[in-house]
Amino acid sequence: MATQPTRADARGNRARILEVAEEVFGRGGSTASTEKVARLAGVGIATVFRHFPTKQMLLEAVLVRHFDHLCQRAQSLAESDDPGPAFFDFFGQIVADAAGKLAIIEAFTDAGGDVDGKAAQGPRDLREAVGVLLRRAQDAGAVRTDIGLDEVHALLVGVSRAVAHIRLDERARARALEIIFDGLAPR
Amino acid sequence: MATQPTRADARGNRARILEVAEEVFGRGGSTASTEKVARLAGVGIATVFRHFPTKQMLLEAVLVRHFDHLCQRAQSLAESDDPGPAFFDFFGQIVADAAGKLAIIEAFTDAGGDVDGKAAQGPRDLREAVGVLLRRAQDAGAVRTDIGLDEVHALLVGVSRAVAHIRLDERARARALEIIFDGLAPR
DNA sequence: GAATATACGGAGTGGGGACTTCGGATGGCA
DNA sequence: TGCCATCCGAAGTCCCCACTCCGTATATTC
Repeated sequence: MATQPTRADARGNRARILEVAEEVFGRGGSTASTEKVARLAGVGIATVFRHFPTKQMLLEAVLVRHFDHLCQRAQSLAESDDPGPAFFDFFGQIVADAAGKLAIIEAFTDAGGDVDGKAAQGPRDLREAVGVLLRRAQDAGAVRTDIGLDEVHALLVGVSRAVAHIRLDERARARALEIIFDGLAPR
Repeated sequence: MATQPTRADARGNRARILEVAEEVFGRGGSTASTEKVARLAGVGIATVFRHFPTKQMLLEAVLVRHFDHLCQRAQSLAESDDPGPAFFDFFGQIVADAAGKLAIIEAFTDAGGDVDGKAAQGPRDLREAVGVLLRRAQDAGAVRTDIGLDEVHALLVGVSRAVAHIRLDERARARALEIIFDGLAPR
């Protein structure tokens, strides 16, 4: 299923479907219909199901793609010279990203849940990358040392969910983040 | 629709349906089927629809009930002599409640959204009650004064959602709360 | 303990959405 | 340019679920 098709048009369609799916499921949650994805991608329903035999597999592929992006960002930030800002930047970026991406966050939330699926690899990798960011920030004295990855993960998911669901203006979001950042600072 | 039926058995069924619905929708989200509610309540599907002509109305009724409970709790805490602990207690209680109550949190999240429905009154009342708790806690010097109801609301929703979705052990949840509480403390 | 309004449940009905089928188009290659 | 494997899309099929119909049961009232 995940193998790249040989013909150019098929490759193009696959890519377009993935792109549109991220948009559609991001806006409407995982209950958005596959047909809508097909229509917006400009292909027939059958084409979607040929590339991704199941709606769940399509969702999985979207998530893998998304987590890849996040991981890359985290890894490049992990090489920063300023571990403190790097950590908080990433935190803020994830939260900013979250707005309107319901389904993706939903899946992110399930990180610890379905540990067996291939989709779970993304969250695990991301978790690890965040762990590196966190450890470096703690070593640099920018984050309190009595907390672990679990707590940070919970906060990350929580704020993301909140932002994705509430009509929150820029200022209020920044304030909420500030509160959490203050809570994360060393005692 | 919301009028109490005249016959005793009907009243009983109505109450049982509401109770079961809170449980079912809390566990399975708002996509759980009405038929399941009927089965677990020990009534026919038609009976559910007689009392609540629409699935949405049933959900609405469940939410109104739930928010009533939360409001009462908040209001009784608002009369406490210790405004600081009262505020943080309520915060913790809501979060503890959240585990497994997906649909209710979903609706809570929409507080600012559908301002017109009757169901929106619950969130508004709750918001107001939380506002009182917050103000009193701030006056007592237990909560920093540079934040408002919006930020608290965002945090409340966020943590609740996170707890409801992540498999989070008791300790990690307490830690995440601790971080937020620290962030809420005066500078 | 009958009469009657009220309430009940099971068997539909209709629509929507995931997934399949199959005849037709088309990119890749000689 | 022509062949053919690959890929495509429109029109289904099937199932699930919200919601309705109607004959039956029972709480209430006298």
